[in-house]
Amino acid sequence: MKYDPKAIEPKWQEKWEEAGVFHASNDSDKPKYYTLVEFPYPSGQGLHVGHPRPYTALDIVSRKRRMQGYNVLYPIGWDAFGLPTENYAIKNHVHPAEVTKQNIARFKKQIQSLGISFDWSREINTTDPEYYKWTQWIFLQLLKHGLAYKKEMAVNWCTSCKCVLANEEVVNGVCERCGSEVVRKVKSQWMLKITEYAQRLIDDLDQVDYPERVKAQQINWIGRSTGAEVDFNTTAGDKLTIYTTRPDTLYGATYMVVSPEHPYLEKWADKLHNMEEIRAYQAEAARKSDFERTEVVKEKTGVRLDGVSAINPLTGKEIPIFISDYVLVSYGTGAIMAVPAHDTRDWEFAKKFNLPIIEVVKGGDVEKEAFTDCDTGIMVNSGILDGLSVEDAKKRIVEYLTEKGIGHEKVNFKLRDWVFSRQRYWGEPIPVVYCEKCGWVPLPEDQLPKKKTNVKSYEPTDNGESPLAHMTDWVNTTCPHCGGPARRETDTMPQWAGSSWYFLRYMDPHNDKAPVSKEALEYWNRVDWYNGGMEHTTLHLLYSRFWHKFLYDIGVVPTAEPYAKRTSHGMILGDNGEKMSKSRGNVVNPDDIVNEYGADTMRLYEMFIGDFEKAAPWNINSLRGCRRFLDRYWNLQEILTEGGLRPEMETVFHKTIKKVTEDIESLKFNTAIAALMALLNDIADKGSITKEELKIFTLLLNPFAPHITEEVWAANALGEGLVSVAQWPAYDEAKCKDATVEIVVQVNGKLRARMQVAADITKDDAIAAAKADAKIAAEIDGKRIVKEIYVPGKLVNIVAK
RNA sequence: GCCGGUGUGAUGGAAUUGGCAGACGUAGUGGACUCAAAAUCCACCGGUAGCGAUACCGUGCCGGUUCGAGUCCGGCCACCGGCACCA
Repeated sequence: MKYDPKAIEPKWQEKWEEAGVFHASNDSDKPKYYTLVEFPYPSGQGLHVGHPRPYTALDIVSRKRRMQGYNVLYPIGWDAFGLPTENYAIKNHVHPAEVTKQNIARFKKQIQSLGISFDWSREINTTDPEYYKWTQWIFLQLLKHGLAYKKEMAVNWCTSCKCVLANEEVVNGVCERCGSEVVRKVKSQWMLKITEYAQRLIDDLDQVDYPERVKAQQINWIGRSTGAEVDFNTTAGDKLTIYTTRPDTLYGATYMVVSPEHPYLEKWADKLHNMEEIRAYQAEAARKSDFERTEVVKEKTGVRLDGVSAINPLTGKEIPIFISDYVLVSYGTGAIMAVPAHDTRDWEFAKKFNLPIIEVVKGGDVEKEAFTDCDTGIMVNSGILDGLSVEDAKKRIVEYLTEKGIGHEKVNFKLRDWVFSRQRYWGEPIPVVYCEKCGWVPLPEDQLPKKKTNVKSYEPTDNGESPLAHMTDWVNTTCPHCGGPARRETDTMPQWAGSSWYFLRYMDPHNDKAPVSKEALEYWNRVDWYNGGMEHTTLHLLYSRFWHKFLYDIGVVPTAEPYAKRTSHGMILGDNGEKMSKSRGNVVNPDDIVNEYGADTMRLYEMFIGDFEKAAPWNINSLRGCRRFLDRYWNLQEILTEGGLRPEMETVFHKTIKKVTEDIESLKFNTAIAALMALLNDIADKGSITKEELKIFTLLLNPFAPHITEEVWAANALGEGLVSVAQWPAYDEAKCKDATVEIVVQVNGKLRARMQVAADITKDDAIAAAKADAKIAAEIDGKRIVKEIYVPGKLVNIVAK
């Protein structure tokens, strides 16, 4: 009989589901293990060949762990709120919920055809009111604890989505999702105080096992810096506070710069003689997008304030104040002291505006360029700091400023609070109402979920209001607090809301009393292994860590960190090495591969394609090679004989069990498969395989190719029940070693001979054997032996002169 | 500019962390089977020289440490990812 995946794969998928073998139990004596992959956004395009890579990888881990006796939770669901669905709904005049339903049905069928061992009884959907009720509940807790607030501010506005974006969603000045221009718009927005957790989001990375690149990216994004805040007196009679990381260079501050949005400009308006010019500059800056404003190559611009200047607190000298858009209102105090001698930007500005450049750290040529290297220099022209190293000067000056009450040490972060409002329909409604009398009032928890009304048009509006704003029946309500008239918040939450806690819901997906029960949390604790894309490092991964820490603080969850271990898969590229896309015409549809070669081949290939964490180009020939391997495995049934593990096969089997067992845990699926291929080659050379050997092979191959192995297991009565729940084979360390080994003999580090020796040969015997070799003897003849090295089981090296 | 990563045959990639460079797969070449092809099976498959055993060279480049370096150290180069007028 020929191997025909189409005939066997659906059959086993049904059997697994019928028997519920992949359903996790919340009440088990077995050790628990929680594996998680990022749940997909069910787009209209259907599954992409990129999706199965992480799904299969953690499926292999999950299947192996189950066979090793763990109670494994490996769930899946749908992150289904989002703009593409809404846009599709608008275009085709269907309700987004209907589109979502269809997309999920398709995704589910496709994923199930791959034989991933998800626990489908725990499937969740972020757009289900029974789910988002709890997303809204968490928002209310944030509100209650002062971590959600409404603020009028300049925000990122995507001109195409007609919607506000979080800082994390703006990439290179354009919308992360659609690539359209992002402009600044002043709007009243709900914000979440992620900044309150900035330090802990850095510190607690020590507690988790994440790839170095993920940690580095998050730390970078949070952007902690240590410096000082210093007060400068002004001629207007007030104090202008600045933030600097180089307080040591204070003597070199020859002017100051405030951002165009700095509030003092209004305060000083009647003292400033060139207010018209200043206002024109402000207007110009406001008009610019973030992208334009932050272009590095751009020449510095600015306007000097005519009428107000500042006093350098150390030199007592009067120095001018400028406004310039190279100073950002959102960082530090929105004002800086400029030290042109030791800051590149200040230097450029000073050169352009002809301002004095005073060297305070020796070591460079400040007339040619700013000297910014702070490791090596010695302080000069700096009064009390003269002669100190930069490091010492920093300490000394902070002490001095603190003593005098004109400054103090200060830590700053680049991280901004999370802009949480979206002017769209297809998202969780923000559960608050606005009452003229009481202000913003949260909905009582028993009124959740606040479902959305069906609107006639989901079209977003140019004036920046949510489509819901037109639904007066829905919007007009009464205040839960005073009973007076009130309006509902019409903005919805961003897509990242539902995914910020979904991993908790899997532990207890049908609970209608709480997001997740205490008992379930106590049992599952946290995710043991979470795999997801690098693109979520400063989005979903950071947001969900923030929410989790908040839930920890209010006693909802038992751990400060949601994920014990994080790994990241590489992208699957087109066969031309470029990213797969419709426009490039290099898209591979997983359905076609499953149809033509089978799910097991698809799975095996995606794991064999290369280093799991790196991008890899699709190659159809390599996929055929994986199919060939499965065919050859299938054909082992033709040379099957009765019997146990033959003595001459013992070592290679034990070695392979060890290799596969270890490689799965360290994400080295490609070499685990290579080991199985090598073992198959060995068996083929022998010309026969015993039942026990086929059993071990089948167990090892099962996590990678679950369908074919079930079929072979059943057809040859290799064991009881399903192989998917059989016991993982054990290896004996002692049996992983060959009795004789080949060692190489080097003379002066160059390979000169090979020899077969007993594995436990002594150093002296090995060296004697090496010298007995005719070739070696000739090599060292007449030379003085300087040194003899023996590396057990590997080599002998004779150093001779 | 800052942070992180990568560089190995024609090709995807291995190399137990300092010990046989190129496992396994693909492509290619030769052969078997076949009327023929596909499929399958067998052999070869880094470069140079040689009929050959063999010798020399070879892991981006230059240098160092070491009996021994793809692996460690110093200095470069190239590419990829992230951040970026963050004071």
